[in-house]
Amino acid sequence: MNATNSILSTTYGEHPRHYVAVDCVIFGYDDGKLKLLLYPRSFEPSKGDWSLPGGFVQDNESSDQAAARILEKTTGLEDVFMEQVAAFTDPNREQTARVISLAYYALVRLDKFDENRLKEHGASWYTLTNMPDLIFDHGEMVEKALAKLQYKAGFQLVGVELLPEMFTLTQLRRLYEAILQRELDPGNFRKKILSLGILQKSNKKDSTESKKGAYFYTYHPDDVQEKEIGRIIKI
Amino acid sequence: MNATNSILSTTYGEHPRHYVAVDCVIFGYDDGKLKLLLYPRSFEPSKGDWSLPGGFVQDNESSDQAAARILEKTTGLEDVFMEQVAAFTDPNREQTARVISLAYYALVRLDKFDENRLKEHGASWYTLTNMPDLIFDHGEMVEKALAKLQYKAGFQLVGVELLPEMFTLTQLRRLYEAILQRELDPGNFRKKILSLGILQKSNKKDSTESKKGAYFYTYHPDDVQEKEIGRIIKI
DNA sequence: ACAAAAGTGTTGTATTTACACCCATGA
DNA sequence: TCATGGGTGTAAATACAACACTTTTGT
Repeated sequence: MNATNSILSTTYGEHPRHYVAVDCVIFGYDDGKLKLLLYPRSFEPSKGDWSLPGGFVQDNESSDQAAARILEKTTGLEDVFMEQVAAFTDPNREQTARVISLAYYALVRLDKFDENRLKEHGASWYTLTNMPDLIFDHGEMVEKALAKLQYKAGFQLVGVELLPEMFTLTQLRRLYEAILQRELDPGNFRKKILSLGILQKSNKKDSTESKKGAYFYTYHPDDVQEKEIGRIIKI
Repeated sequence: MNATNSILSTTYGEHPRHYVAVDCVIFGYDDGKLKLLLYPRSFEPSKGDWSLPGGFVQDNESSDQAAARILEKTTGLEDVFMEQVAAFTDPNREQTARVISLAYYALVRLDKFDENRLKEHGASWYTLTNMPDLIFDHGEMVEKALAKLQYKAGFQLVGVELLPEMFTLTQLRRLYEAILQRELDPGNFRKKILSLGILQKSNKKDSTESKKGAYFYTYHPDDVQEKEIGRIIKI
């Protein structure tokens, strides 16, 4: 048995090993806009340029765990929804070393933030439409992450992580508008969402956004129903 | 500047490096069925068990290039449609070493095959519905690859790679049925596909599948139209 | 002549979209 | 009282699904 008579390599030692990084596209939501958490790179090359927070996958952890660790380290938040986007593997994507990077995205609430922790590193939030150029292929990571989020939003009630526990249908619609980057008809959105039968209406009202006041809803997904609701928004 | 005051790691040397593999879900199409190319693993552990063809990402290549190289090596085919599926990173996914694997899928025509090359390695084609258990997490890779292919098929005329240059609408429908794993109404499918205006009708007929004969069509995608055609099949 | 696939037409239903309109209330 | 978002209703347009029916031709 040797490597030459096998499609699958038979020994590991003869193959190169690579640094494997995780870069996180952290989406936050505030004031009707989807925002992105960016850090200034703290060392050369490209020092000072904006980048996604990232880190390296260690020996004893999966990339999912690495992503969660990095998110915790950068934002202080735990148990946050995260999803893998894609692997970025161009051998020259970073100048100084060959690093394979796995992009992840996360959805977090802006108001849960330890502002000091962010300032410590000079991090700041940018709206998607008003974003600086990012280092390496981080811009492409953001694009793919958003595409994945939009796709998911078409089939699942996604992004409730970005709203308070109780939210109005208008708030939910504005979030969907921010994610899908297009306007949605208020009446039609309301009917569509309610027809899914997955929101629980409360008897409290939000009076901050309108004179009349809007009922708050909550969302407690059944594991069962999660997959059964079909398409939410035409994609 | 050191690693402790930076979110982004500042030096690479202190971080572990990992073997990065590519595993290929190779879809072929024959006799109305979607098939999968599998290889018997040639060494311990799990020797003889079925697995996806794979190999390691080298220093000077991207994972896309590695996937193409592995496909060429296993099937002899070049310039084949391939797409990344996901990274599989559980530290214990392989018993003998920590290997991070990037799954890819490819669409190939069965009749373009060098049968001898396959037999050399004991490879064989399995229908999706009649597939042996695969080693490690390769079964999960197949599932995700199929899901991605089905999604893509809903929005793009996909899998034309699996048909001859000229094909009838019935052949195309059977391919879609194999990909989506459900029956499609012949009349409705025909109308839907033709309404997209992306197929070129030839004046030749296929007489092998029916007495009446069916016109052959070809597909030469415009780069422009590719993204504009909207949904093909409800997903 | 008839079986079987190719191809067309029709009809009912579901979904999407646009938009009119009433409601409640703080300023 | 009036401007504003909350919430309901309706009607047209589109898309989907089911299925009848007609065409063609090798056997």
